[in-house]
Amino acid sequence: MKKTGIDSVEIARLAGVSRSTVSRVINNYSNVPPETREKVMQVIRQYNYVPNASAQVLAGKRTRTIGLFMIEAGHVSADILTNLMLASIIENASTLGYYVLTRIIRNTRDEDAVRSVKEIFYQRRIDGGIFIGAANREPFIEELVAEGFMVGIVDQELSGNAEPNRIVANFDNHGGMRLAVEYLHKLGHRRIGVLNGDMNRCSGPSKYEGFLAAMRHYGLEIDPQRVLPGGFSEESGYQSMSRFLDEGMPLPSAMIMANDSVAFGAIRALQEHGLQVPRDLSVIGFDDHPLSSRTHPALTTLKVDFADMMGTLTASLVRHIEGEETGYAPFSVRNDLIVRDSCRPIIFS
Amino acid sequence: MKKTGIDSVEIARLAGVSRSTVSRVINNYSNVPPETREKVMQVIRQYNYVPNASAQVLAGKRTRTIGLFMIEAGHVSADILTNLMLASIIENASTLGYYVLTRIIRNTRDEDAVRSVKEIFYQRRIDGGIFIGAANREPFIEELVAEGFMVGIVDQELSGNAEPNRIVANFDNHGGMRLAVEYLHKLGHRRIGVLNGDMNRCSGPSKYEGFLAAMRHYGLEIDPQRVLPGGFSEESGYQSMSRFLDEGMPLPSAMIMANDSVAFGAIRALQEHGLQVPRDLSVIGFDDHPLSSRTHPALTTLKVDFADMMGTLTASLVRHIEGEETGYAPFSVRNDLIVRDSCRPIIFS
DNA sequence: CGTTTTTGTGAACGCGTGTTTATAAAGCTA
DNA sequence: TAGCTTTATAAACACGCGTTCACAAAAACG
Repeated sequence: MKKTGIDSVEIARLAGVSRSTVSRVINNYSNVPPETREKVMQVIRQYNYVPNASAQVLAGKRTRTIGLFMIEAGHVSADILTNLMLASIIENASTLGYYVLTRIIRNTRDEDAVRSVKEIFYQRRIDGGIFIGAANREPFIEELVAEGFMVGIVDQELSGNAEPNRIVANFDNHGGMRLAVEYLHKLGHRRIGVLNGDMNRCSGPSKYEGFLAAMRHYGLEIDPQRVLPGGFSEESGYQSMSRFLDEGMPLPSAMIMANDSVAFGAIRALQEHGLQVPRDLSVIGFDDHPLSSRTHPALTTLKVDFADMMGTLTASLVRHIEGEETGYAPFSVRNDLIVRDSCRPIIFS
Repeated sequence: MKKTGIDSVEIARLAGVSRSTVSRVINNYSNVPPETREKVMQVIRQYNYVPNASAQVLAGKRTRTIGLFMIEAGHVSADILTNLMLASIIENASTLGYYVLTRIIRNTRDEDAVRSVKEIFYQRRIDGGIFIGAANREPFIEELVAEGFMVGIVDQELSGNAEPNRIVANFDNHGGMRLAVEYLHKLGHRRIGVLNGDMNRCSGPSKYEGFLAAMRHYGLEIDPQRVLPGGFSEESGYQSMSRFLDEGMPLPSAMIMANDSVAFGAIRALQEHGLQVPRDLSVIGFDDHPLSSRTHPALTTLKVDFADMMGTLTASLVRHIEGEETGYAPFSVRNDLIVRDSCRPIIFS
């Protein structure tokens, strides 16, 4: 690796001014006359001079870098949705003049991995961080928040009052469930079940509660036998549905899945048991996974605009870092019902 | 954002030694007696001290950060393979104690975007960078290499002699094409076509040449009518195949696609024309896209181990950065034929 | 023209850490 | 014990840049 390039003292010498003046030119100070500025800019352009980032940061500037931490037990890498979010964060940050340091944490019980993430903050490599896939109140994240680091988190339980340094972006799971149940109800479904997500992640309980509330709202009976445990992965959907079918439980007429991946898994299990969607079971997913429009049957789902969500979160984080925003009210993103082919109407006879 | 935390002078004071000694302890110098070392470590642990990265870098250390630049005209974000590579790079770098700064470049003709990428190097935010999806001899990358920055590039044409600071990882397209043609030939196919990739990317011409060589090797006729232009996206595969079919060209018995995405698109076009794979056309793809095992028909393809490839590239880049490796011989990764359901044997009558 | 205000700029300090150099203390040799 | 080598540590400098401060020159004012 080549040695460090030209520096500001050299630029100053070449332009016949002091280093202070060079700095003033670069940082757009007002008290430098146009001709001097131009003279300096000339030299800067000529020598392709770019200030050393480390030196700038050390001298009191921000790093203009945010950390992006993708937490998962396994297949974040293969998860298209996570990558959609990643791309959105990177591009939005870039637009705002920020850099993104990305890290994958396979397992939050891996102490080395967690320490390594904390060190990124303590080393001041970043001005703030975004966490995706974190469990509710992940201790090490709470520690970082308490230490005063600026953090954005997706999908976190709220404590009622806003907490400093903690920006949370949530899904409107209640609204989504309401739409799902409303739609199924309108189609004539009465025996509606749910395949829950990971109860350690905020959206798990949140979706379940939303489901209960929506069912009550439409005066529908909530049969515990139609409430399946699960996770947020395709595999968990497959497992859970397989077990359910193996036990010979009576099938509801419709079922709402924790998300689309879960729905894919569940549908695969159904097919392996000779059951068809939506003939034998109507299915609604969550997220609008890119594949949902291309599966057979195409999946009816509650779409989330992940790119928009991450754009908003990134922008908010940056504003907080730059001191332009001071509030910490959480925000949540709408679910939109996308009707495809995985639900059928019930004909009363 | 909170102010900077405790620093080494404070640690020195608390441990009753000089700052130099603290530094020696941290950097594992040998000339510090065990008791002094322990005393200092005690204080460091107690106050959770972590050295400031910017200061370390400024004082001559490496940034321990590599840049990851994903170049694409459009949908990198949705491209599962790119994300597979990304994950592999991040995790391998992390294992080696390196951080990854990620950036997406939608369009290399966007001068601002390109300048912004170059600045990341000139600002010394990174010790080196990896480029994915770059065209052959992308000028701004060549400039960076010429400037002495350490760069890893995927899929680049070789100049014969190794070039300093330029580590290239290639696909064994010739070997892959050989396997594909061999397999089709064994199945009895004689009229074999190819749907080419983007000719600006190294793999485009490379695959085409590999195809020609393999066909010649098996003594098969190369009919220009069976050579379709294309790109590396599903959309381009769809377009190219649609146009081909619309023109009423006679179908070969088998066709090799630039990659699996292209194959998906081409198959979709075939289906829309009432044609079935492999009944009416046998198809082989490249890459072994995660979806290839799940489509109908499941796609026969030439698998590339992207995770391994990126792991090797990342490790090599890091070794070069740390001066442990000095050679610049390119390496390429094998293709493995994965037989699935998209090719059928030809029965001679 | 003397005085005050404004404008322009360089010197100096600080950011936090690595490393070299000098020095003091301790250990060793004869 | 005198003289020399080794060991331990602190002081000092360097890294590259932002920013404050002081000061000089120029402009405005009376």
